[in-house]
Amino acid sequence: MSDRANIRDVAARAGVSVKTVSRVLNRHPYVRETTRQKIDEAMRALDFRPSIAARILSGAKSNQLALIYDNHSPYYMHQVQTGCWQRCHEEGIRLLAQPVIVTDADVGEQVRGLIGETHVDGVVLSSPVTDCDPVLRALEALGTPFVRISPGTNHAMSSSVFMDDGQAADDITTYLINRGHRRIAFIKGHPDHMASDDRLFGYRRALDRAGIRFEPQLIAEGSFDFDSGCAAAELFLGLASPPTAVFASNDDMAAGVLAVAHGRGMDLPAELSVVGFDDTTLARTVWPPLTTIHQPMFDLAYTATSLLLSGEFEHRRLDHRLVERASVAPPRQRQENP
Amino acid sequence: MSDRANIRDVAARAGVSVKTVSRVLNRHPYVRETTRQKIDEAMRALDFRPSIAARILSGAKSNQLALIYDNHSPYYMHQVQTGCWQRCHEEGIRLLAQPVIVTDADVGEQVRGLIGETHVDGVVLSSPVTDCDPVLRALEALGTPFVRISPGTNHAMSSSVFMDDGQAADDITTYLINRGHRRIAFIKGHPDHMASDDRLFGYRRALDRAGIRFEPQLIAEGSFDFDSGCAAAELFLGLASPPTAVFASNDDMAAGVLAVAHGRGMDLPAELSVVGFDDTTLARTVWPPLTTIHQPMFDLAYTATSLLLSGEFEHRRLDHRLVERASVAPPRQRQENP
DNA sequence: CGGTTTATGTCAAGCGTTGTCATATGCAGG
DNA sequence: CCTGCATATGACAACGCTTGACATAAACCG
Repeated sequence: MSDRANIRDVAARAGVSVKTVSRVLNRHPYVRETTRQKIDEAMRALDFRPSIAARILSGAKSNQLALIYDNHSPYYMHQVQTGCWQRCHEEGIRLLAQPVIVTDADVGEQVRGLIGETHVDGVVLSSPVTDCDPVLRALEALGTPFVRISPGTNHAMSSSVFMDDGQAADDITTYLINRGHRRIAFIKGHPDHMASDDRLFGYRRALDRAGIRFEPQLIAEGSFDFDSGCAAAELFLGLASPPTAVFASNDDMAAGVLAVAHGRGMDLPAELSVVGFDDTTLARTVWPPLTTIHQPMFDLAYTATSLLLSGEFEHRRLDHRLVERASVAPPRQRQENP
Repeated sequence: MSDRANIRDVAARAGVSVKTVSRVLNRHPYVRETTRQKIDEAMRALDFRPSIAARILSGAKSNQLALIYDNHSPYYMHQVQTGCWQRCHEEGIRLLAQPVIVTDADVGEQVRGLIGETHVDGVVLSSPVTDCDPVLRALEALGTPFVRISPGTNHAMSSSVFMDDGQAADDITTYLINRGHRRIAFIKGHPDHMASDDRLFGYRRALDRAGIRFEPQLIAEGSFDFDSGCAAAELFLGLASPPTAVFASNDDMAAGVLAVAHGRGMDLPAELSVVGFDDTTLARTVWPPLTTIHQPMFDLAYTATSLLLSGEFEHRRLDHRLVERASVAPPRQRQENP
């Protein structure tokens, strides 16, 4: 194949100077419409692609953004990736999706490497990287603009997009209470995620408001995955007086609860109500389909990317929504022990 | 914020020429050990990162690979991404994950853009992009090396990594037959995926071998998603004489079947056996957990990346595995209609 | 008609790296 | 001791684009 066309070829073909081509490439004002068209045409005819490399090198913006994440739930990450990607696509910007492990000793190092090598113009951080100190420090030191999705700390540090996890947890707990439940168990999220605490807080607040005593034995540790949901369920269902409802702080763990309950031959949701959090595809996929909190992950990511692109400093809250499906029923009258 | 150190700074600090620094960067032989150490030290002291952009521009390899995919199942894509990423990480290579839509009129265009702008050294294609003509043509025209994961056609075109979809489908169908099933329904996969045909073929071959007549009404169209699984299930369960088992050609659709059956209050797996394909996390998450074919998606991706890196031309088959869980039981004796 | 705004061009420098070619040293074989 | 080869290092141009400083020309305004 013939070599790639460069900006000079385009200029020659359009009968203008290189400088003018550069002007249209960079959307300068002061280019006549007819000229712009001639150049566009030449670019198309030659299948010209400005080399990002050359651009970066000459000090211009790279037109690349990075999304840094630590993938736990595939569904969550898929949504977040798609949201960022969508926004970038609209803008003709390339997105580098970069997985990291927040607990790695050299996360900071990796991020420095990413920025130093690729010269991205900005970075989107998704939880829990949002609260990963080494990463934050690296970004600050490099002076790279970044936006965070649902950060838990250091809010002054960057723009962010978030939802009200506490309120959402309160909402769904209240929903359970309104359906008649009083013994509501809670499965905590992964301690690395700041949102985990907020959700616990919302749960407790709803209980308080309803005058229901908080029982520590109805709280279980979790780590946002299926297995930890199963473990918690075993715990709860083994209790002398088990809960009538379980609020798992994400859908994966809720699915675990469902599985364990099914395994014990329980009639769901009659014998046990279960709610989740996130509204991933999983929520529709399990049986009974989960009543859960819809977290607008796509929108969160999309909006974060917009914010990054605009350069404005802002904290934007997005609304959550309680999605009713079929995993909640009124508590069955307690059977007295035989 | 001091500016980034460049190769000249390193050279100055180490008291050598720029070229020598470049040599150690590229692991050339012919650099004295003591010199290498001096330079390493200088690089560390200055926190030096070679700019990919400059490298590309000067005509060297970019040390970047692209993964092009059309995401249907989030879980599938997560595995594939992780597999590629893992291999790249080991090699210190950057991976650009690029979603596309195979049915877009300008996929070819997008791929040309990707290559032209980023100068990636090679590309991994995951199904169904593996059989997307415009993409294939673009890659050939550009002379970019690529490797495909489970391609359906044009095998001579590139190296590839795959599993035997036909045999796997045969295996799991046979498994059902051995458990006593004779009326086994099949839900087809998305027509864009070549593997869909192979799976249907394997199903039919197993039936044939067992001397079971193929019944067209036990075949339903599907598109690899939950909803199409539901639709197919409705169809099957509405039949005058419904199947005793359903083989869905992926787990998402199998989950759909499960949901519909649950919705009808059926006792699973006693009244209906269901098997899937892929062994995504979903398979463990639903109830009853799915007996399915484990498709080694991570390994497929990892191996594909290795092949791309090595530059060898090869077609490598990876083994599948039948994973027994709890979604299959012997068929219940047919109840006579009342 | 003079002054401004708009539109385009020329030229040179620079971005950070690698390839080519040249040079210098060390060492073995004759 | 000289030749030849392997080893080790350097000088310099080139990659494709942007940018800034200037220059010039046409179009517009009052």
